[in-house]
Amino acid sequence: MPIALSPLQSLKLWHDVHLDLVHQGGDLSSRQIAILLTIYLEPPPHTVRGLARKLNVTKPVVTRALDTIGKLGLVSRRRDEADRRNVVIQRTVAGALAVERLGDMIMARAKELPR
Amino acid sequence: MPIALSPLQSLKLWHDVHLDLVHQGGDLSSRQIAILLTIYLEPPPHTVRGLARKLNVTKPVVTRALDTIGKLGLVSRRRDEADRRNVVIQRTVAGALAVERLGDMIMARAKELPR
DNA sequence: ACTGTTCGTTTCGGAGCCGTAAGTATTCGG
DNA sequence: CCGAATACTTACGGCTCCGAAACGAACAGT
Repeated sequence: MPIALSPLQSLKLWHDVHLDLVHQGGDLSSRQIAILLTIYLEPPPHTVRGLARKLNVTKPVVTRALDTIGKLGLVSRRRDEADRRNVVIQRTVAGALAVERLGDMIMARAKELPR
Repeated sequence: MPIALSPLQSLKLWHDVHLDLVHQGGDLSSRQIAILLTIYLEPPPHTVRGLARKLNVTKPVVTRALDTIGKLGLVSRRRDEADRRNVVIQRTVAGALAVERLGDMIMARAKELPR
């Protein structure tokens, strides 16, 4: 059976998690979140143009987002030695941990929802 | 029974919805989302200081967020005639519609999750 | 080896949000 | 009434992000 979630429950979940995120500080934009989660949920390798295409944004947006979340230690970059024009985006321990924490937070909030 | 959502499912849901949000453009920050949903999900009346306290942010942040989402027509403000220092934040038709659309989007993505 | 293409980054001016502090209006207390 | 308290807004300087265009490096075809 599919995951059953009413519109109202959906909104409350969204609200509660965003409240948690605001409380704990350290904001990322929607784009940055989308990029981060794509890197950690979809199979590698990830490149700048691949992410740009998937999100339907320009490449500079991806470059800058990677600058930001890279500075936070959540991802790293490496030249592709096979084709040195490419940059391969790699996961990091800190990033995996942060993503895991987010998943736990959402799950916990989902568990608390009124039904 | 509670809403059952594994950490991985939670993350995929977060990812998918953020992808939708980025695609459709019109970004709001986490704070703005938290404020907007608080206004539409919790019982009125809502004031600047009430929202500031709940989100644990300063009042100017709330004022500016209201400026922004107000300019989008998603909320409106009115002086409280009983105590004219207060500003009461009111829901709008456009705002209710936008929130409803968000709820539907999240619900649809939840329904598609692998289980 | 030249020419054109691909890939990622950098640069530019502009717009938005932040935190702190000051400012305006209204109400409360003695 | 008049000073203190409350509620919200505005002002200021700083930081981040944006879109568009230009750029440098690496590759591909001929």
